[in-house]
Amino acid sequence: MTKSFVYTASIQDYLKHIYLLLERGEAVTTTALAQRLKVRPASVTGMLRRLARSEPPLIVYQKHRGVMLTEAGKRAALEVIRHHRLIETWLVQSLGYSWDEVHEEACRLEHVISEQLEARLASLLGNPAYDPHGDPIPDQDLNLPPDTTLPLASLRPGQQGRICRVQSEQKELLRYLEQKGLRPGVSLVVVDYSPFDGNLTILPQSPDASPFVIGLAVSLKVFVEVLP
Amino acid sequence: MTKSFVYTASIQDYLKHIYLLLERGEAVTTTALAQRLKVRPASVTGMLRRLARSEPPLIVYQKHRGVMLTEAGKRAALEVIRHHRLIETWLVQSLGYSWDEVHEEACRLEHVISEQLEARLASLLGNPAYDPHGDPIPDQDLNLPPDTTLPLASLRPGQQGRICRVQSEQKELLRYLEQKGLRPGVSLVVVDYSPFDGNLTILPQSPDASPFVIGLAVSLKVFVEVLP
DNA sequence: CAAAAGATTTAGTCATACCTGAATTCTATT
DNA sequence: AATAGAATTCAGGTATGACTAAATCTTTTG
Ligand SMILES: [Mn+2]
Ligand SMILES: [Mn+2]
Ligand SMILES: [Mn+2]
Ligand SMILES: [Mn+2]
Repeated sequence: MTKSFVYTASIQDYLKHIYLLLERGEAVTTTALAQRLKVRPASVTGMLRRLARSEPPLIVYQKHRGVMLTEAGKRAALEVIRHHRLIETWLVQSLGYSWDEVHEEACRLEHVISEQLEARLASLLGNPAYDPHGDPIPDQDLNLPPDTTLPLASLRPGQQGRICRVQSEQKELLRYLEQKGLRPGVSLVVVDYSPFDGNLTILPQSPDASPFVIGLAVSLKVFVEVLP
Repeated sequence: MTKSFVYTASIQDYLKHIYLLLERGEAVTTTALAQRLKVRPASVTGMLRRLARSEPPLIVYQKHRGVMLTEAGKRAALEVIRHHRLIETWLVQSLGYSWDEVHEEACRLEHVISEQLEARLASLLGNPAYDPHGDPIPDQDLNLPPDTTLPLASLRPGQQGRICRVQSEQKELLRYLEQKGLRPGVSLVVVDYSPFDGNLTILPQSPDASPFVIGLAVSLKVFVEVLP
């Protein structure tokens, strides 16, 4: 079946980042990939050629135009992403890691766990649909739930939302949010909005919380479901 | 401190197998290593040179004579072995693997887990001293318990022993032993011995067990503590 | 003890899998 | 059509480690 893991860790990383860029609607440019992968653009071009020429092809690549994942490429990407997010979930739920500590560890382990371990891990954790950051975990067949979230930055005074996801691997940001009580599952109300700077004043819906202000740098990375 | 994991997976594997050969009192020959590592003898010689010249040196190597681990080499070997055995224990205790399924998985994971993960895993498992095969797990400081076991093959009729360890990665052998009820912790009595072929007739000390015969191929790989 | 057998090492290559800087070419913008 | 910026090509480099074949050493044996 899924003859997935003939791929090197490096190839898996390229595919993963291509997928993540596509998912966020960002342009999959050579430079964007180079930045994320911490290599030079020339290296990216080289790898894109190889991914496009591999058998089966993992991407469709038109020079200077852009990159799309083929079915095989998408599958391989989702495989790694499933591994990554399951591992993160495991580290938090079973081993007592905090959500800012799990990323690097998952980045190394994601390439070496077997499909059997993946399956057992998923079942041990109760087949979770989301990881500790609220990132959706592709299911066994690599399907993802529909995404109905919006950036917190798009809410306006009076609107209520429930935090679903924090899209960042920055340890400091994660620790800051943790400390402010802003984690997936928490509801909040927007009580004020400053135009020009985009600051939001928010009030988490917990007994002992008081309102505070967050800037765009934060509110663009926190994703919420709007509550009626 | 232990600046351990600058080493490649390949180096870790060489060191691990050198340690395991030394531990079993087997000669650490070029060919023995070549067999275990599934490479040609010339490749082993090449790597031995590198291990001996590395900074710090990981082995002491005299051409045509043999190999000893330096302190640094021994430490690195024990690190990997600790990882391997902790992972095996985890796979069996937390994930429901059987003891014949864990080896390959552990062989891949042992090279990529962090010291933090190692520590948390150990603590989750209650700092186990032995893995599912009865192999001792080096503790945090890489110390091993003294080994007081003998091969089952060395017992004679009338002697009682408790199985402590099965030194084999052969799936079939492990499954066979499992099915015969021979696993670490189980006590048995030797009821007969055939000279020349070395066959032993043994009786496990469990209510519904009956005596059966095992050959040297098996009894040399099962290690027991002799009971009074 | 000398020769043969067996084990090990040397020497020289090969392979894989990337990554890189510099020069070039393409695309988009004005 | 000029230009800036992005992307690509090119030629080369690095890092690891494996391999074959021939040479050399060690051990065994007649
Ligand atoms: Mn998988
Ligand atoms: Mn995550
Ligand atoms: Mn360790
Ligand atoms: Mn074991």
